[in-house]
Amino acid sequence: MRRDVFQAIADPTRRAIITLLALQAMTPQALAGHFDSTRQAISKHIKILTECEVVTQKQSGRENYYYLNTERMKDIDIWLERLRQIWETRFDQLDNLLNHL
Amino acid sequence: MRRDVFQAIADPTRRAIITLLALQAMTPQALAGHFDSTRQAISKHIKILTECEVVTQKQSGRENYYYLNTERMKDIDIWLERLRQIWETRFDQLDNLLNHL
DNA sequence: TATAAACGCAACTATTCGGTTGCGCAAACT
DNA sequence: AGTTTGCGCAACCGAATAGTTGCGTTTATA
Repeated sequence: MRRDVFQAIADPTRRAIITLLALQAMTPQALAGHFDSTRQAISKHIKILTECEVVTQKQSGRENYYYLNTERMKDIDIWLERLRQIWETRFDQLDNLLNHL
Repeated sequence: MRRDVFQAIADPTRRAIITLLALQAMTPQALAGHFDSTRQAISKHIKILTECEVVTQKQSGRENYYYLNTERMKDIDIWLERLRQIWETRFDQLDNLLNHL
């Protein structure tokens, strides 16, 4: 099963979880309180986010706190930036072509 | 069926298509040449990309050229920026808290 | 005019996804 | 000690995904 940041942010619920965790670390239960679905459903999303290394975990007694790893979010930035460069270079190439004519 | 940019970039093949189209507009056939899968499979991805408005279409005779709509890519930037602000504000709030002590 | 090329669309298939319910276990109250 | 709480894990289910093959249609070419 391939897991990456892009898959992590594909689901709207997962994006909401990421946003909540950006605000503060939370337990699955606390997170589930913000959604209509069950705790187990949220835990499944958390599992995916953990596999993508978007989220890290820290146990405290019987409670399990999840933290957002903002570092992983940079992967998206990197991809976007690379795409932007290709896109811009394309126009440069067109400029060069036009200058030659 | 919900369609947005985030779903568009979730699939690695689709990201590759986006990258290729960033370089230059192409036909489904030309795109398929860069992959192992069939033209129909690529066309399916293109259909999804079109529904997400990531790609626009222009027919020329019997050939169908697809163009990247970079505007849609900004939606990702916007989401990332909003997340980054929440993340940074969080530390500001922590600073405020510490200053109060 | 016959043939080949480029394409979209439909049907089918296996796998993954997002969700549910129902456990069992360990930590924390009472 | 007994009960409640928080959690992960497994089984199950319907829907969506990503891919295939097989058409029909339109446009170009011989």
